[in-house]
Amino acid sequence: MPSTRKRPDQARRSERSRQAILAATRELISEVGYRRVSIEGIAARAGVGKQTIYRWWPSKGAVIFDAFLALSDGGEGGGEGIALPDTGDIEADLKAVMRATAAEFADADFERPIRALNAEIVNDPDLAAQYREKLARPVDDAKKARLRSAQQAGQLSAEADLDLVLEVLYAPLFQRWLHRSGPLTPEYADALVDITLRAFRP
Amino acid sequence: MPSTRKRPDQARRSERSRQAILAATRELISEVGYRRVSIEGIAARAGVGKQTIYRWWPSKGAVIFDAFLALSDGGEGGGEGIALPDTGDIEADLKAVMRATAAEFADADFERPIRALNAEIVNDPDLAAQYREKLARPVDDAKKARLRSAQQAGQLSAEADLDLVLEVLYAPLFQRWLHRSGPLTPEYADALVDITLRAFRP
Amino acid sequence: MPSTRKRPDQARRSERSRQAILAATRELISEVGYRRVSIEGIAARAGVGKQTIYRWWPSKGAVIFDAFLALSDGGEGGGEGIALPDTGDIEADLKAVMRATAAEFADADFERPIRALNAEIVNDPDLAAQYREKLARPVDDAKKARLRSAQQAGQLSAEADLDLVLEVLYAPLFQRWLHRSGPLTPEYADALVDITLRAFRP
Amino acid sequence: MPSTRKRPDQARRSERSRQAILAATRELISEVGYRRVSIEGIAARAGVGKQTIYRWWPSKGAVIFDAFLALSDGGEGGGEGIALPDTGDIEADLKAVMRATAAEFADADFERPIRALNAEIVNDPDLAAQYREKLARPVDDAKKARLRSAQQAGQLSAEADLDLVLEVLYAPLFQRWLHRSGPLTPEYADALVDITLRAFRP
DNA sequence: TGGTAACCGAGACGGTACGTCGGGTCTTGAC
DNA sequence: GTCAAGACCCGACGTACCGTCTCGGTTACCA
Repeated sequence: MPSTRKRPDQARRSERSRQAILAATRELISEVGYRRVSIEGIAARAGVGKQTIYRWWPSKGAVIFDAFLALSDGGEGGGEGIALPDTGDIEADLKAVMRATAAEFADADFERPIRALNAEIVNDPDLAAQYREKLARPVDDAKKARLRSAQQAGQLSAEADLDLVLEVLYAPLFQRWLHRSGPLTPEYADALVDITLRAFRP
Repeated sequence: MPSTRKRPDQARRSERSRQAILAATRELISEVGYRRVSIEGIAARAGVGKQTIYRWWPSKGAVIFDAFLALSDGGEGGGEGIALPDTGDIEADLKAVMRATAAEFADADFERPIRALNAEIVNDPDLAAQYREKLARPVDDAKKARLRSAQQAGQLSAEADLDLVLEVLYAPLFQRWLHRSGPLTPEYADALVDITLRAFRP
Repeated sequence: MPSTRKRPDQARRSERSRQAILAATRELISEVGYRRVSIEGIAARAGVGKQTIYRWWPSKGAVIFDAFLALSDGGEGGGEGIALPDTGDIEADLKAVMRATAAEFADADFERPIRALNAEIVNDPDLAAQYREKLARPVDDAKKARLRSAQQAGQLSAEADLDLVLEVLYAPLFQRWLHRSGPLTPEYADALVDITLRAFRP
Repeated sequence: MPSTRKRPDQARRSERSRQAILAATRELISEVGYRRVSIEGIAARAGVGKQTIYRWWPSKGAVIFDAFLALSDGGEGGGEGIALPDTGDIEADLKAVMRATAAEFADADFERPIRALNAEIVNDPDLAAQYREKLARPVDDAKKARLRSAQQAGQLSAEADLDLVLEVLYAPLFQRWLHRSGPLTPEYADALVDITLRAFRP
C-alpha cells in the first residue's frame, strides 16, 4: 500500500478541464506574451474556475511548464522512444541535429513559450529540477546514446564526460539565444560541432 | 544647438534619490527575492516618491539593471581599465579567471541579484541589449585582449573567432548555473579551460 | 392519499444528520457569530455533505431558523401547551413575563442567535412568515389567552385589539434591543406594562 | 491641536468619487436588492477602483449607511433645522406625522434601502451607534420638541419620559413593518397615536 | 533678488490580478 | 435513494501593485 492520499482526489480530476487549461495557457503565451499571461486569463479562456487551477498547480510557472511539457511529448508515457539518427558519421549526425536545434530556437513561434519557460526556471529551483527531469533528461539521454555509439566507433574519446560534451556543444547556442548575442545560423551550428569534436577527439 | 529638452532635466536630478533607489533595490532583491520586489516597495524603502522612479527609469527591469550595474563597476565611467592578468601562461591565467567566475556564481549573495537580472533579460530585448553593451562587453573585451595575446604567443590558433572561444569557455558554466544542472567546482572550471584550449590550439 | 412525491423522500431522511446540522449551526453562531457562519462550515462541523443540507433546506436562513426553532421548543410537536401564569393579577403576571423577556434579550448567549435570526428575517419575506407562524404565533396566542382572561376580569378594555396590545407591550422592548438604544432593565419592563394597562384599561 | 491624522489624507479625497460611490450604492440596492449588492458591483457602477472604497469605508455596511445618510439629509451640517408642525393640536399633528411615516414604510422604493440598512445594523454595534446618532437622533429630537410643547399645553403628562413616549408611539409601527406582521394603514397610525396619548395623558 | 520651472515626497486615483472563501450543482462510491 | 466526500464553475472578497495624476514644498537657474 503506497500511501493514503493527502492531495486532492486525483481520480476525480476532470481531464476536460486539465486539457482546456493547458491549451488556453499555450494560446495565451503565444498571443499576448509571457508577461501578460495571468491565472485569471487562463481560467477565463479555458472556461474554468480559478480554484480549479489553484487546486492542481502550485504556481503560474507550474502551469506554464505543464503546458509546455504536454506540447513537447505526444503521449503520457512518451519520451523513451526518442532516438537520434545514427548514420555512423558522428559529425554529420550532430550537425543535422544542431542545425535543427538552431532553427527551432530561431523560430518565432517557439520563441515565446521557451522564453516564458526559462523566465520561470531562473528563479524557481523546483521548476528547474522538473525541467531537468522531464524535459531535458530524455533528450540528453538520446544524445548521449548517440555519443556513446561514436565513442565505440572511435570517433570520440572514450574517457570523455558525456555531460560535459553536451554542455560544450549546446550551451553556446543556448546562451547566444538567451542573451540575443548573435545570430543562430547553420554555419554557427556546424562550427560548434567542429569545435566539440576537436576538443573531445580520441 | 542645445535643443529644447524633452527628457527630464538631468542636471536637476537628485543624486541622493538615485543612490537611495539603487541601494533599496539591491537590498530588497537580496532580502525578499526578485519576485517580491515592487516599485512601491523600492520607493518606500528609499524614502522616495514613486514618480521619481518612473521619471528616470522606464521599467522595473531597468531599475534592477542599473542597481546591478552600479554594483559591478566602482566608478561612473569605469570599466575601460579592466584587464586580465597576463603571466604568459594562458592556461594558468584562464583557469584563475574561470575559478573566480565559478566561485562568484556559487556565492549565495550574488545569486539572487544575478538571477533577478537574467529573469528580466530573458523577456526584454532592450534590456538584453543594454546588458551586452554595458555589462558583458567590457568584460569580454578584456578577455579577448588576453586571448589575442595568447594568439600572438602561439598558444591559440590565430584564426580562432574570439567570440566563439569565449562562448565555448563560459556558456557551459553559465548554463549549468542557470539551470542548476551541476556543481560549479574549481575542477569544472579547469576542465572547461582544458577543453577550450584543446579545441582552439594552433 | 400517497401522491407521487416531488420532494426528497422524507422517510429515508437521516435524523442523525438533521440533528448534527442543527447542532453545528447553533454552535457556530455562538462561536464565530452570524456573519461568519457558512454552509460549508456547518457541513464540515456536522460531518455531513453539503448536498445533504441543500437537499433539505432552501437557504442558509432556513437552516438558522430551524436551528433556532429546535432550540426554542423542547419537543417536536410542542408549543400548543404553552401557557402564561394566571394569578388573577394581570399587572403582576405581565410584569413577571416582561421582566423575563427583558432578561432573555439581555443574556449574551441568546444575543447572537436571535440577532442572526432577525438579520435573515429582515430581507426574507418567506422566512418572516415562517417566523410569525412557527415562533411568534404560539407565544402570542398564549399571551392573548392571558389578556382575554384579564378582559373577562374587567382589568382590560373588552374592545381592545389584542394584537395591538401585544405590540404596544413588546415592540418598544424589541426595538430598544435591536437598535441598542437603551438598557433593558426590570424597571423598563415594568414601565411598559404600566403604560399598556393604562392605555387599554376599560 | 486636535491630532495629527492617522487616516488617509482627507484633504485629497475625491468628492467626485465619493458621490459616485454613494449614488451607485443607492441605485444598486434599489435595483438588485441588498443581498446582491457587492463592493465590486458598486465600484464598477461608480467607475471607481475598489481600493477607493476600502480606503474610506471600513465595511459594506458603512457604505450603505452613508448612502442612506446622504439621501436623508440634504446638506452636510443639515438636520438641525428639522421641526414638526405645531398647530396646537397634538393629536392631529402626531396623526399627520404617523400617517406619513406609515406611508413611507409602505413605499416600495423606500422599502429596500431601509431593510438593507436594518440588516446591517442588527449585527453591527458600531453601525447601530452611528444610526442612532446621525439618523435617529435628529428626528427624535424634533419629535421630542413637539411633545414638550404638548406638555406645556397640558395635553401630555409633564412627568412623561419622552424617549418612552416615542418608543410606544413608533416601535409598534417599526416592528410590524420589520416582521411584516400586519398592514401599515392610516387607521393603524391613528390608533397608535390614540393609545399613546391615552397612556401618557396628564 | 525675485520668478518660475522642474524637481521632490507623498499618496489618492482607476485599474488588473492576486490567492482565498463560499455558494450552489454535480458525480462517485459506500451502504 | 440517501449519505459523506469533494471537484466543479462562478462570483466576490480584501490586498498588492501598477502607472498616472495631483498636491504642496524645495531648489536652482534666469531675468
